[in-house]
Amino acid sequence: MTTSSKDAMRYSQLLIPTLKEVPAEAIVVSHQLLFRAGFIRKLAAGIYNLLPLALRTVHKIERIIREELGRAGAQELLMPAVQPSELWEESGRWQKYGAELLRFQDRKGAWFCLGPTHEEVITDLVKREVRSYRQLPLNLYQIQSKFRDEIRPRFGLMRGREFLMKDAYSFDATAEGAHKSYHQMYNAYRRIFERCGLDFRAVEADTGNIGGSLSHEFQVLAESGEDEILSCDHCTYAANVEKAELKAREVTAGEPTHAVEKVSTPGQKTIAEVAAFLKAAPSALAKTLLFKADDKIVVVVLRGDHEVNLPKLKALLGGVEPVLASDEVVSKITGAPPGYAGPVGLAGVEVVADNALAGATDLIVGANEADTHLRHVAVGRDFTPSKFADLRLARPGDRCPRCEEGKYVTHRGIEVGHVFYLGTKYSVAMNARFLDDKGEEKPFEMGCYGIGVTRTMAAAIEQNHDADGIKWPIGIAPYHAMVVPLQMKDAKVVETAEKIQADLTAAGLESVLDDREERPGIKFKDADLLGFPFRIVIGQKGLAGGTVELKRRGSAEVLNLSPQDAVAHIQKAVAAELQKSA
RNA sequence: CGGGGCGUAGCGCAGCCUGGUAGCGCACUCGGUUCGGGACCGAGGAGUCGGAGGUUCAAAUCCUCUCGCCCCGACCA
Repeated sequence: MTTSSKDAMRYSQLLIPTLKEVPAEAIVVSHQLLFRAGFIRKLAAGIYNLLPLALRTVHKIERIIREELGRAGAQELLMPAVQPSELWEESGRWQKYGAELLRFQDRKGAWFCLGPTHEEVITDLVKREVRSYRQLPLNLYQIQSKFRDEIRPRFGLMRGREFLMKDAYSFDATAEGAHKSYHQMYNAYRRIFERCGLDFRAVEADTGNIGGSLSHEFQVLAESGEDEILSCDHCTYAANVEKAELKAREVTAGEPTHAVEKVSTPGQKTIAEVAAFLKAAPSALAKTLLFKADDKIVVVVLRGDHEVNLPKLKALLGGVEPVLASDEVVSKITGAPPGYAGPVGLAGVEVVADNALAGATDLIVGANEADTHLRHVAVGRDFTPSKFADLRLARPGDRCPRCEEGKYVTHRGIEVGHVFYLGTKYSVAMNARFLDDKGEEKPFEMGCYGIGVTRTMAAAIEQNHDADGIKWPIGIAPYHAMVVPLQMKDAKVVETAEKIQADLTAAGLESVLDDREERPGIKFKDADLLGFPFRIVIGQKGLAGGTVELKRRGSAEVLNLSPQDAVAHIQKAVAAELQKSA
């Protein structure tokens, strides 16, 4: 623990512009509190100044990252924020990346971009400098500003355009080696977020556009999270809803008992309308959705009460992005207005069905005819999908796919980290090869690993706050303690406060002494708002009895202790926290 | 990009409909009284009313264009 003078400051000298009122634009608590507590100020949409307190927290998160990645064998380097277009043309992403890539020209007219990520640069570097399997494995990372010209920056630091990110890239000679690197990083990530004091889940994730076959997201649990995650209440399986698998149930295929029958359903288009009109449960209906995938039309049939999961469908289609077909296309294919599509009698298009429909009988489906549905439809008799697959969105209460007893429960999460096993996708595309032990040229096996540093700070607040302000976890608090002398005109009070701060510093603890000539109420309010883990109040009353007050932020309990005991108490608590990383 | 909303003092807002002196609260400065959970009294400083053009004797207010910001949808750390 360093004990530079910066770790013992006087409030009056620090730039901590706290605010009583919240700017209208701040919607989420982390944004509101970072703003009110004087941690950040906006410069432009999605672009923020990090004030001194915020930077201290950022430094603490960075330090934890550096220690844990170092322990995992990764090396830090620093790549440029400005990248030449040539590299992006080589990977094909100069065209593909879209408007999120901020491009500009230098004085000679050459094109550059502000790096939103660094796969190109790192792959280029490694392909030039690494030629032999003897130099592998290699894991390189940096902590650096990224710029993504987001369509819609929002929520302060949660989704900015410029943000601090730790990005790491692993290079291995074999797939097994790459999996080992992946798991090392996975474990390092667990330790990092534990040391940050966050309640998080590592969940299986969709690999999205980055590609690859293995991926986990690290999600900080918080009500305001943008992601929904499902976890088993019995075993350890957890996944982003986009990814959450479902067990294919064995079906006891009952024999169809009725012949298909047409029913008139004038004006009844939605599942809810048809179900109500025919006095049937939504689960007795099947919904038929038409998607365009490239130039092909794919028909997806699901149980009426289920929702389609697009990433699952995309995976089934071999990575082609499915887009819901337009009303015109639906009418053309089904011969009926939208709302009456059904799988029976559809010709010339591929029909896929969700596992839940395997062996289903007595379904109500659209008749491909205006104002008409069919009932008593049996899968296999009246229509036969080319495939059954897991295509629906999992819900809380659904059976866990990994164990017998468990059910899904739902949480909201903020994605603060993501690890990907990439395989050879980028190395093949960018022709990055090495010589293996048989003298054969092979593409690198790669992985990439990100942590949103500034987002982690915001997520910590989303998870740790109350009506009064922030409640920093000890590991990433800007300072450990606020020392609050109540009567600045009382020499004994001030002396005691100064002595306490000196003792804190000597004990390796970081503190701010609130030396402002303010009324106690203001000092208390600001201390709560800033959210340092401990507050020591020195007042005339307590001092008469030789005690000061120690309060843990967020706890109602106030301990009356001697100054020495108060310092010792904090030292013990902080040491216990640090123990977690040992 | 589609849909909705907002730009008036550092922050939160009123004024706009019905054109005519730019206002309130917080914050800030000075003086005084207060002093253990965002005190009170008095006196001050601070605003191109987002920008440009137009209508008018006169525009924060009406019209046109433009820029910026925020919220809801498809991306991502």
